[in-house]
Parts: sequence; structure tokens; C-alpha cells
Amino acid sequence: MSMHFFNSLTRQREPFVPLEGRRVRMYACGPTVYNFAHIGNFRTFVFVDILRRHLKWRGYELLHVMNLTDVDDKIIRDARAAGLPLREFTERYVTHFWEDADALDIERPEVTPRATDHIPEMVALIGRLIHCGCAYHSDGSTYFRIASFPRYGVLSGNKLAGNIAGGSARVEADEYEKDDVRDFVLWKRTQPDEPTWDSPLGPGRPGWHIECSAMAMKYLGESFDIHCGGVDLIFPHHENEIAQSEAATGKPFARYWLHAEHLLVDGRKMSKREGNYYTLRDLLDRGYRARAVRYVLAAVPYRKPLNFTLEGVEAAERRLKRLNETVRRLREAVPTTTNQVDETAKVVADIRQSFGAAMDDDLNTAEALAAVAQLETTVNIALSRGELTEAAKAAALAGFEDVQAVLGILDPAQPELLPADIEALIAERLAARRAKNFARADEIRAQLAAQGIILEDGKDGTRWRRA
RNA sequence: GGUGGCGUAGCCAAGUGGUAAGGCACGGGUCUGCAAAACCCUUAUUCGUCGGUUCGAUUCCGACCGCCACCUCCA
Repeated sequence: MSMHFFNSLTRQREPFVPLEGRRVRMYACGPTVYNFAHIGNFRTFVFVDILRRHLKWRGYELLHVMNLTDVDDKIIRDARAAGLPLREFTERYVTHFWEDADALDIERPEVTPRATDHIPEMVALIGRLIHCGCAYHSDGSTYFRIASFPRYGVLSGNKLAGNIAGGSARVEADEYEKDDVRDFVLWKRTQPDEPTWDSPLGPGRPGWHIECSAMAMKYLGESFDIHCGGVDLIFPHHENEIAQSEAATGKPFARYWLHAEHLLVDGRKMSKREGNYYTLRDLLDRGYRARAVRYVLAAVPYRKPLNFTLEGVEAAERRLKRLNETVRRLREAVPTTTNQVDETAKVVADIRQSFGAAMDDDLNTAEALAAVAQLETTVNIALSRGELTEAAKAAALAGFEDVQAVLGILDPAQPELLPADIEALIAERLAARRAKNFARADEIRAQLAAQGIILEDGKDGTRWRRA
């Protein structure tokens, strides 16, 4: 069964076929580093991470580039407000971004280039555009001439910018130096108090869109397989990337465009003013675990809006606790040696198949998680009946390894030894239970519960777990 | 004004022209000395409303209602 993705470019679900055999080249628009990333940002980054993990899991060799936008209007504004040089200002948010990404188990892409380290590449690309008549200088800045690119609008369907009723007047007033209001800036003339780079285009700084074209081409070539990001980037950012890239090279830029829908918080667009704005740190400070946040972000397929609520994170915490306990019991299980017909191993194999098929189908994480739930139940039944064979155990563990490789939602195995005094109490309780001294046994259980250690009696003895 | 999307049980949510996955919560049960955990059962005759096409629609078409997004910085 092959992989399929919904391609924003064609608005259709298409079989995924890389340009070069088993090698996949992919570009993802990364963060603009002027503040802590919020969970909406991370919805997209978790989606990209799952895409990345799934491609690798299916055996593709991956070259994944994610840029860091470290120069733009907001960054300049906030760096100035903070009284810091641009690089020093962005450096700290780059660091915070990776801290958050690590907490969410987001894998590091192979290449994570920063815009300001690629000014020469951008200038060179703009030079090509001028050379082919697709760009022009005006008043110290350089603009892309949209009229030179007939395919403009293929991705977004927007043929014209400034078509908002009542909005076009403002656009025109600001942009009188352009030949056409739709044209966008490639290189901005230097401004007082702004970071400036010298270049053959004159002193100035890059416009927003050119960085992604320049860096994608540098690391991935002029044509590559996948370009992804949030839906809001479709227009103008990705539309402009296509225009400037394809105008310069005459070749198709990215073949598959994948866009993650936004998330809402409590059913509304997240905004600081509304008070429904969360960074990852906000959630960690409230005591939620990053993996639960990841689960929430991963559980809704990426093309659907996701309604984020704290209740949802709490439900995810409960869900993951059960799942992790099942995996732990499975790891510790001693398989039965009694020979018998092993139905479980076959059922598990089918479930693993379903999991992969769901993910192959445009990353249908909701359906994949249904398979995970089946796997969990199957394991628990076999375990409680004492019917888990070596083969079934191995298959089930492999199944959870699949889940972990692709979704990254499980806790790592971490065998933990209890302090000797607690072990002694557990032993004492066992003896008390054997002697039917239940009062003492319950007393010990309550005492340990107060310390966050839950005891569970089963037919193979007593297990403990953290509350 | 233009464009796109969504509306499925208390909540999150999958899905399909053929009779509604899964999770969380709730209730009942099995197991247990009692618990816990696990498991089982129950929970939408119904998929925003009204029409149409069809042997049959939640799934296709139309209208309407409600919500969201993009068209401007935004993941």
C-alpha cells in the first residue's frame, strides 16, 4: 500500500512518488524567532515531525530542511524595543524554540538554516530574477513583477492581492513605488535604525519570501519533493515562493505542498487579548506534560482544525498513562511457555498493518490511534488471561515501537528501583495479606499511596506504579 | 465583497452511497479479602435544518441556519 498525501497545489489526494527513488527532499517553513512559539505553531511543527517520522519509518532516506526566520519587521521592532542587536535578540528565541521542540520530542531536521546566514544566496537569486526580467529596482528596493509569471495564483487561487472591499486603498497608498500593487518586495531599501546588508542591489535587507526559496534551493536543489507549513502561509508566502523560484529556474519548485490547519483554543482563534493564548511553557507551568500536549496536537489529523482545550490535555494525560502502563506491563511480562494456538500474534500483526495503512493515508492519526487502542486492548486481554506467548509479546512490542517511531507519544522505558524501606513495606504487606491481616495490609497500601506509590495486586503478585 | 472549509453521542473525533471507528467522561458488571488495574456491557434508530437524486444518503446535489479560516503580519 502506497502513501498518499493531499496536495494543496492540485487540491487532490495523490500517491506520493519522490523524484529520486527512496530519497525524499522536504522543506518546512520554521519559526520566526521573535518570541516564544505558541501551541498553534507547535501544531504545525508536530505535524511536520510526524510526516518526517512516518517517511523515515517507511524506509525513505530523508533530507529535511527547516529554516529559522531571524530577520523581519517584527523581529526588528522587538529587538529594538529590547535594546539588543538583532542576532543577540534572535539567538535567545532560537534557543527557546529548540528547548520546546525537544520537550515535545520533535526530531531535529537535517538542516536548520538561518535567514541571515544566507543573504548572499538570496541576493544571487534576486539577481537571476532581475536578469530574466521578473524583478525590478524602484526607489532603492527590488520587487518581483507578478505580471511576468502567468501561473501566479496556482496555489492559493488568489489572482489579485488587495481585493478586499475597502482594503485596496490602503495597499495602494503604501506601495506607490511599485509598478503593480500586486508586486511584492524581494529586497528592502535600507532604513534608519534597521539592520542592513550591503549588496549589488544596494544596501538593505531581504523581503520575507525570498529566504525560503534561496535556502530550499541551496540545500534541496531547484526541484524537490515536499514543502509544508501552516495554512496561513499559502498566501502570500508560498504563492510568492513558487513565483520567484519557478520564474528564476524555469523548473517546478516543490511537487507536493502540505498545509496544516490552525488550531483554535476553546473554540476560538487563539489571541493574547482573548486570554486563550498558550505557549508550551504556559502549559508545563500548569503541570501538564509535554507528551500530553504532543498527543493532543497529534490526535487530530493535520488537515482538520483542532480545538485545543485544557480538558483535552487532561484527557490525553489519562489516555497516555494507561497506554504507558500497558506497555510497561508488556515489557515486564513473562511469556507463557504452554504451547497453544496463538491467535494474539496474528491479531497484533493485523493491527500493525492497520496502523501503517492509516498513516499512509494522508497521515490519518485519528485512525492510527484507533489501531493503537486495539493493540492495547489485545495485549491487556492476553496478559490478564496469561496467554501471551513469546511471539505475541515480540509482535506487540514491535507494534508499540512502530507507534513510538511515528507518533512519538510514549514514555521511554525507564526501569526504576524503589528505596529499600519501601520494598520492605511491600514485602511486609505481602506477608500480612498471606496471614489475612488485611488491616495492616491496607494500612501499608494507604501509607504508600500517600507517597505517590500505588499498589496493584494481581495473580502474579503485587505491582507498583507511580500515581 | 471574493475564496476555501466545517457542523457526527456530555466532550474530542474517524469514516463511508448500503445501513455510525476510536479516545475521554458517565453508568452497570466481571475479577479482587477490599481496592487498584484490566476486561466486558450500556451510551447517536442517528450524523445542523429543509428539500432533491437514488432501491437505499450521514456520505452526492440544492437551499437555508450556524461556525471558522484566508484574501493584511500570522503555524
